[in-house]
Amino acid sequence: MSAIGFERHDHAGCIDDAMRQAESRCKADKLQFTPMRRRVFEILLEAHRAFGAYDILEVLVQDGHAAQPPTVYRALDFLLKAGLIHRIERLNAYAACALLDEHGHGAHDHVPAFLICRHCRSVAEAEGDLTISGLAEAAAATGFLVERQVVEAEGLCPACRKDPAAAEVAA
Amino acid sequence: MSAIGFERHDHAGCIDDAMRQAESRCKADKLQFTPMRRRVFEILLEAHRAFGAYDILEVLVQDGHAAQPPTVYRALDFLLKAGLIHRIERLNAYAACALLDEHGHGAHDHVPAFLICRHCRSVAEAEGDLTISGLAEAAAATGFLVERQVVEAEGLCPACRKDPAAAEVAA
DNA sequence: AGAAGGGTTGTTACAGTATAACATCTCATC
DNA sequence: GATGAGATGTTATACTGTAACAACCCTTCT
Ligand SMILES: [Zn+2]
Ligand SMILES: [Zn+2]
Ligand SMILES: [Zn+2]
Ligand SMILES: [Zn+2]
Repeated sequence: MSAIGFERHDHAGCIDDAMRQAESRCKADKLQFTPMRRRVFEILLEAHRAFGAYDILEVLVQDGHAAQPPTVYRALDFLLKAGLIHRIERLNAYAACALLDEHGHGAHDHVPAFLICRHCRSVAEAEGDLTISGLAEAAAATGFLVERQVVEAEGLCPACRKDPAAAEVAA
Repeated sequence: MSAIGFERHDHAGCIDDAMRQAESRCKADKLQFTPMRRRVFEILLEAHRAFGAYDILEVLVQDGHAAQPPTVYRALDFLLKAGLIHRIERLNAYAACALLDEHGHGAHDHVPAFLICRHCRSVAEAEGDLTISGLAEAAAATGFLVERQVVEAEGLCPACRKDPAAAEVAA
């Protein structure tokens, strides 16, 4: 499972690649890749691990930008919807999608499977339609020790699907 | 996949069964199933959906118990460790394990896969070693509309496993 | 009986995560 | 130049979770 990687790589290069991917995606979808959104994405790419919203805020402040929480959360919402980053529920944190290179435009919707180090918060993103035990095995093969797994699907239950009141933004 | 169920059932009966299961497990493991822990578990069984810690607190207060947050979180920690409930990361909430009947004592450690309604917060727990797409298909077969999926494995990365002191090396 | 110790609960205060609501700005269009 | 949509600024607050210490309840040992 080569898609699971904690190994070293050309980090400057991967940042450039991802940034170009992001630009071309936003351009194609007519989304505004503004300086703030670009900078937040860049921070996540540089971090190369899970970063909390307030971690990002801290970097922005170090940049000399007097940012407030809503600014960060808005940028994160944009990047999430654009498929450029993922939210790591377990950590209340965010990480850049590691599979931007692998997919062309339009592949916003893959289901990410993460291996999360609880110590250093590094994050590896696995690709492919694995089973639960398959993910654990693939992880073990790379030397990652799985201690806890979470599988959650969110949506509308049969009852709420019929109820119009629930259909607010239902896909 | 019969284990995915939003269908009706004998709810009073399922509560009794689960409570008996919990008692026998705690007894076998020499864990103290105290009145507070019992009541919190009961609240989750009665709710039969995801309940936040503060939702539980509210019920306790209605009971006439002047409880504070730590009391609830302690009871939840106990029940989580005992394998009687699960945490729903996506909702910052908790739900009683729906598979207590299915497993004998010692099966605390199954990986739960949840279908979570974002509208009514009802929760169905699927059993078995499904693939990501398999879960979505099984859900669709029951009339559940999946909008978003999360797969996360938490543990220790190869680096931290060997040298827990090296926290920031993962770049 | 009295002392010691582990586990549970009570209580206060606070840390960390996220959003509501409204003001302002910018830029394209009319 | 007025209008309107989208983005950001700003203030305040809601929601989720924990640290730290005190009190209590048992069981065990002296
Ligand atoms: Zn990189
Ligand atoms: Zn690590
Ligand atoms: Zn039930
Ligand atoms: Zn529902």
